[in-house]
Amino acid sequence: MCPARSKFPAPKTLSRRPRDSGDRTSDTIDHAALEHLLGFAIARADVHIRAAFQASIGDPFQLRPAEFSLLMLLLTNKAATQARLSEALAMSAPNLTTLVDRLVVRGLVERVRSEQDRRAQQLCLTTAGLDLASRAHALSTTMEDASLSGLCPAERAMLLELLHRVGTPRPV
Amino acid sequence: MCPARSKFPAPKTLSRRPRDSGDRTSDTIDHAALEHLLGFAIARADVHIRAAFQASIGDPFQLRPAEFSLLMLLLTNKAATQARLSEALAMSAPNLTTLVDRLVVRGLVERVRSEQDRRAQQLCLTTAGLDLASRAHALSTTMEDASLSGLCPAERAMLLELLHRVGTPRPV
DNA sequence: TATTGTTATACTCTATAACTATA
DNA sequence: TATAGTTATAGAGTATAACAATA
Repeated sequence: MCPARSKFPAPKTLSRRPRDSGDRTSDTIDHAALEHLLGFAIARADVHIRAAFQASIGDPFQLRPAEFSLLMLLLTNKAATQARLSEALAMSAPNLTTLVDRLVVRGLVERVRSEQDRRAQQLCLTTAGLDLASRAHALSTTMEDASLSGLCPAERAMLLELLHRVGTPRPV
Repeated sequence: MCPARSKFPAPKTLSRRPRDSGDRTSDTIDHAALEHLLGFAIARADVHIRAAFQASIGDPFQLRPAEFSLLMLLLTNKAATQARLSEALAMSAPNLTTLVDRLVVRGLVERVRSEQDRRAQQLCLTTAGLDLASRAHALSTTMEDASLSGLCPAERAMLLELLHRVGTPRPV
């Protein structure tokens, strides 16, 4: 829910017809030359996952994906520093600054100068921020259920595990 | 490799420490409140997959992800219409227009008015476009190997299959 | 010198309204 | 009246340089 993303256009629906000649001018598009790519599969799945987030959290709480991710990290990482959050969110420091600015204006987050290092800004959830983050987190546990309805619990766990291994190369 | 994407910031690396109290001000960020989300797992994996694309195809061929995806679709869908490509790429018609403009300027693609429907523009690869698309496709078959080195062939196939099922809800 | 955070800016991707020409 | 494509424009996400304050 959090790293900086790119833009791989993906189809909403796929034609899964058996392979034919290849030279066609039909009414459906054949994705043969893309289906072997994980990037393509990710892009397609992402369309649905994003829509689920938008409906369950984005619209109701007026939270962007990165804003939601930051609040989630603050739930378990009190007074985390912007530098470390920037790394954890794979977001540049300047872009994190403007994101935090928005949350501060809304009264959800506060910046506190670190005692140990006067350069660092520690981020803390306000009472309102903690309340909103808690409610958003509760909703997040089920928001993807519709998108994952085609998968049994074991498959769902397997998918998360496999993606995690792609996300962390060289598990050693 | 093709649908319009969003922006879920994702961490480059994950801390996987055993759960502790939760209230910490340590040197690593705990992602506990995000790890259950497919959107988060996708965002993380996507960082690596995008980097692989950029290195293997994006930089060498000066192709953006959406441009690459369009060329791949034209390999197996000759004279496809912009309307159908727009749908297949999950890209709005205006945005597809500017994308096609760039490829036309580079001499990779040509627009041909449909005989049956004078409103429609059919896209065709030029000789140069076919050559470039063919070489890009050849490279695409291995570009994700490094990112997927932690998965055996069966796991890789499983990952693609599971993602496909998320990408196409209600397989009936 | 190096690091933390900020400001400013530019570039890309995405989304929408308004228009044309065809159907 | 509806569809295919275009133009124009605005928004959101991302990336980088330059700077101040602190280490």
